[in-house]
Amino acid sequence: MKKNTTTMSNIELDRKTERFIARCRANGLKVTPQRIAIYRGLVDTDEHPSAEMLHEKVKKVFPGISLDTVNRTLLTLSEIGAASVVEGSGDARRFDGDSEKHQHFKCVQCKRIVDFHHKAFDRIKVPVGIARRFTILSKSVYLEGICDLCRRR
Amino acid sequence: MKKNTTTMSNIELDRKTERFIARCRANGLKVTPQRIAIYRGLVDTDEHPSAEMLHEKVKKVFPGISLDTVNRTLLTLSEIGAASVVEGSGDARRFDGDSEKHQHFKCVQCKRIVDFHHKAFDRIKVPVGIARRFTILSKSVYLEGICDLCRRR
DNA sequence: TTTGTAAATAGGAGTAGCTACTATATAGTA
DNA sequence: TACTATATAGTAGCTACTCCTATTTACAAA
Ligand SMILES: [Mn+2]
Ligand SMILES: [Mn+2]
Ligand SMILES: [Zn+2]
Ligand SMILES: [Zn+2]
Repeated sequence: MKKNTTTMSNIELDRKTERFIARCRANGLKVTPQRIAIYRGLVDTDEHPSAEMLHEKVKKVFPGISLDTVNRTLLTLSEIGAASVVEGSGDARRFDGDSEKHQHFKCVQCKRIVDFHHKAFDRIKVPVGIARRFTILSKSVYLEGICDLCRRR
Repeated sequence: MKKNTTTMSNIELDRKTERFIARCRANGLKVTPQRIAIYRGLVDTDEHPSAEMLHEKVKKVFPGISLDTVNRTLLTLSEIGAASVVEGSGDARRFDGDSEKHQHFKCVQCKRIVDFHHKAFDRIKVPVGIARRFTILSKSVYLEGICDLCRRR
């Protein structure tokens, strides 16, 4: 029995692909077979792949594709809203010596991490289904965006 | 005027250092001058430094210290609860092709990212002070822990 | 249909941020 | 003071990008 990693029917995948192509054109991007293959590879899984993982997957239908193309394309997809980067991932590990309850905002441009504290966010309740299935070690409300310093430029 | 990156008085820093030393002993860790210097460098800033940033800082008072020691020590501090790793940071960039509102749980061991959806988490309200100061591009409730697959081992 | 061109890709080199390895040094102890 | 498990310095190796350049291609214009 083979592991099933797809998440939708071919009909739905094709429909999404059509809308993706329209989105590319709306954003002035060329519709290349590589781009389509990467989009289809990403949208048809819930594994939150890295570029490397997706590269392996797409190579099966597009053997010559380069890792750089996969990386660049995934960032392009994120820019036009056809994909997104999972929160926090992709940067150097950052440490915190403050043990008080607090939350973080991270600037996607300069990578600055700013503390804030909103008491309501200390008390978020993890759904029972999740708490039963996983051992929760940390729960956080996490914001990303452009910081004040980067904005005034 | 020099940029001030310290966050507390020397008295408070010394008090925290004493408690840190006690915590090391309680965990059977040797109290080395490197460890103390790294702890003090981390706890006395709110910049959420990377190992590299902290290495530069600690070198000023401890010129010979190696980057590897800083890295290892920071992970050790996290293990005994004297520090923490900022949520999500430190791993390869991960992508998501699912545009429906949902939340993520990440296993700190196998790095698996699992979707879940709790409607209440879609509606979290960013404090006005933060929303005014920064341009918020994404807000998320983010969980970390040990997943079901890793736990049964 | 053919042609021109800006955009995209392949392949490879370069870089950042760890991570593993090994010889040396040292904190804690007996 | 001597012992030894632990920690560190220095370095090599590795992963995940990121940059560079020559070549190709999508698509618009003729
Ligand atoms: Mn913080
Ligand atoms: Mn997801
Ligand atoms: Zn910024
Ligand atoms: Zn796991």
